[in-house]
Amino acid sequence: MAASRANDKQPIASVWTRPERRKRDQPALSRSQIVAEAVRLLDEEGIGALSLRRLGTRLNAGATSFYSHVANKDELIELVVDEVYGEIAVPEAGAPADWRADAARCAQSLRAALLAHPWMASVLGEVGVSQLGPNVMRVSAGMLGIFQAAGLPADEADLAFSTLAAYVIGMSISEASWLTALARSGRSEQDWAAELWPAAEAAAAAHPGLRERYAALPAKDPRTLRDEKFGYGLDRVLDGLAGAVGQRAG
Amino acid sequence: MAASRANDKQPIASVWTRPERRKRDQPALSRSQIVAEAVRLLDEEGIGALSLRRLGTRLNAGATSFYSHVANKDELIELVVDEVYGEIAVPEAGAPADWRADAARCAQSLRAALLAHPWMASVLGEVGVSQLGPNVMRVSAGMLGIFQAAGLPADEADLAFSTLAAYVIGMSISEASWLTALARSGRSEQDWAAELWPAAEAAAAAHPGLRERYAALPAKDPRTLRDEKFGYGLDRVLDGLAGAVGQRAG
DNA sequence: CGCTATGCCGAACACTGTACGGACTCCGCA
DNA sequence: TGCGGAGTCCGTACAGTGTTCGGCATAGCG
Repeated sequence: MAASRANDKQPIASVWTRPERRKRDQPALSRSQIVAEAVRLLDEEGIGALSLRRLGTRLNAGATSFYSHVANKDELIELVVDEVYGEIAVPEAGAPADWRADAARCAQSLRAALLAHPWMASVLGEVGVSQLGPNVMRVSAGMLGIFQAAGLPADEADLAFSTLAAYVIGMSISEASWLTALARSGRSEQDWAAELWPAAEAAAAAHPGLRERYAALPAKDPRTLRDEKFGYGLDRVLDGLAGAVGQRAG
Repeated sequence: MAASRANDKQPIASVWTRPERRKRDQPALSRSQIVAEAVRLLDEEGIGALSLRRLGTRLNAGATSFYSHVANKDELIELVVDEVYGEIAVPEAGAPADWRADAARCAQSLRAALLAHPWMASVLGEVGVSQLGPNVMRVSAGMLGIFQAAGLPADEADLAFSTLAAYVIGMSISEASWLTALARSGRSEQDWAAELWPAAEAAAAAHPGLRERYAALPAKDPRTLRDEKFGYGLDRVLDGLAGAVGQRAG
């Protein structure tokens, strides 16, 4: 029986030619290792390149080896999102008066994380509030704490936190999707903006107000332009929240 | 040769049994028809169900028939996004003093469009600022006009508009992804929130501030809760922008 | 030593987007 | 009237996807 299975095609398929099937040279696969490599792959090649097979070969593993560690590709993505949230810094326990500075620092940190991993923009819309990972919790609790420390009651602190988070996420998503489109084009930020310009002008032809908007594009360094735009909106949002805080604190 | 091709399986495939291959009973395919049907499919079955083959059968067309009308699936999606932006109402030419009411109406209209088509959340992160469709332009120009009419100079009006849009998009994306998760679960909004509750509480265990947040979940009607949350943030953002407008207008 | 649990993987399945080439219809021009 | 080209539609094919299943080999435990 064993002899009969010594079969045809393979030249010499004996025990000795077998690659010994590494015992534990790599610590096999672990959830955190998988997630870390997935983030690396996403950073390097974007969301379209994340397939289980590609991820498998990078970890020299098979494509179906992940299903022992993770239920789904979707579940893997949830883990990856939480991993990125791990990069966000929140103040330990905010001093009551510094709430505005704390909130601004938090917002900047959140934006930085999203821009460092622009593929997050494609993913945030799919994973919902069902996000219950530890880092998402930590960031939420931290930002909530800022507004509670500022003197808002619990329910209003939640509203304030959601407002700030919505602004940061909304702005960062549009920045991030710009950055990925940019990366796909291979051009520099200036070149790409310049190349887009005629199309944009044509599209804006019917709306004179928009003309100036696109005309202003190539003027300054786009990077600092984006930073200033984010900062302006952040200040306005915090202005608005300051009104609410002042109302409660007198 | 022709005789040899009169083949096996078909009972009688002769010229006379042929269904005459409709000439132009349907106006064939048109770009707007394709886009409309794609929106319908997305509304009914969500982003995961949009495949060219499925869309094809709904229009009784082949899967590859779209490539005469549209370069890509991505291009189709750009068209679909612009179609949804077509539902958004913007004020014609705002009266100078009503800027706040106009902006609020605009924001509500944008939110309504995104919530009516929750799959937009999954898509907004992928299509970037390269969105140059006529309806996106119309909405942008309209919202920009509101702030110009309010007295802001062109560049600051752009900043203000971007701030408001970022808030609305960010908040609506998180609402929409909640709604799609909800729809996938099949349960009602209350049931689903109640079912999620123990997991949320467990995840929030380490953060006492979050406990109250989730504890408040099943209290009121989730729908009006969402509406109020959006309204609160919108008021705060407009408060902040009002400060800027007041500064310029004296 | 043997047994069972566990992680890993090859093969297979259903399905995706898209390139290609052929067939058909229509329109303008000779 | 006939013809040729342009435009549309689609069957086929290909590479690649997520996921299931069944068979492994190993690890840890008795």
